[in-house]
Amino acid sequence: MLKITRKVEYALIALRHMQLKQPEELTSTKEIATRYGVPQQLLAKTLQHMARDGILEAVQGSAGGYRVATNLDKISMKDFFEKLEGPLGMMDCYFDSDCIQIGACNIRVPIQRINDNMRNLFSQMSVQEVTQ
Amino acid sequence: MLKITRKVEYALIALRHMQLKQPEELTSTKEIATRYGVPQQLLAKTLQHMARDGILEAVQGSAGGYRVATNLDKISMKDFFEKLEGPLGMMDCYFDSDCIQIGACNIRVPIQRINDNMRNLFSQMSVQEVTQ
DNA sequence: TTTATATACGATAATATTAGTCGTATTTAA
DNA sequence: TTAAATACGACTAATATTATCGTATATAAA
Repeated sequence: MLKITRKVEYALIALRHMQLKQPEELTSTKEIATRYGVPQQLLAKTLQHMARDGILEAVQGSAGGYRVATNLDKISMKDFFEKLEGPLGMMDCYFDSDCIQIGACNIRVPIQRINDNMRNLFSQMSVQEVTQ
Repeated sequence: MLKITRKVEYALIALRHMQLKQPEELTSTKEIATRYGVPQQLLAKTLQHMARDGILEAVQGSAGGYRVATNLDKISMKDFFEKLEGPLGMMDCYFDSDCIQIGACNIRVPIQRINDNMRNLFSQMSVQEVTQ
């Protein structure tokens, strides 16, 4: 429980790797995949995802690759997680409320509180702090 | 990602339910299962688990059931999670280090930091705070 | 002493989620 | 024209979670 996914893991590995270079320098999927022993196809999807989200800039073509497209100090880990994985909550009932017993449930509010604490924690932590 | 399990969810429901009664009063698995629409067998295991861990006291036999066995103010959510689900970490590499590329990994330390923050958050939160 | 109703718990099945792969299209430097 | 890169939907595999089954044991009450 309370685990991050490979997608997030690979995304962080990639960002940290890129931050060791000059800002304009490009990094290919293959470079990261071989360097860190990560499945290339899955990493590719993750980088594409980040490019769509504006975190990375993609340069197509033969000598292409990715580079960081934004100030990572401005992106919270919460937003980062949510861009990659969708809404961040410890229980599903806060998004899709098809829970049958929602009326009888006695821990909705308490869990909501824990949840707020966790979201708060990740809201105050920037991606930069993690990948620098 | 970052979800709690049903086991934990059911455990919290049960504890909160018991705390609405007098401390010595017993609660059966069935009572909770029907009241909150929760699978009885799975709940049973969870309550048994909590009894083994000293969180609940079990009374066997026909008129048996469970009651809270300890001061929930003294148990942190971190310990509670770990009793029910094992070590709490956002990545597995902090427990079983069979990760091949552990040398090449560039995010071990950063993730460790996030992890510490999360463990810290749940260390400072008591079960009582959540279930009261 | 029998019955009904509890807890105890290992084994297994069902389901959902996550992780990874495949195939194909497009882009662009050389 | 070729090689190497991104783009991306569809599919499969692996893993983890959730739920059920079967059986044993305990005990209050009829």
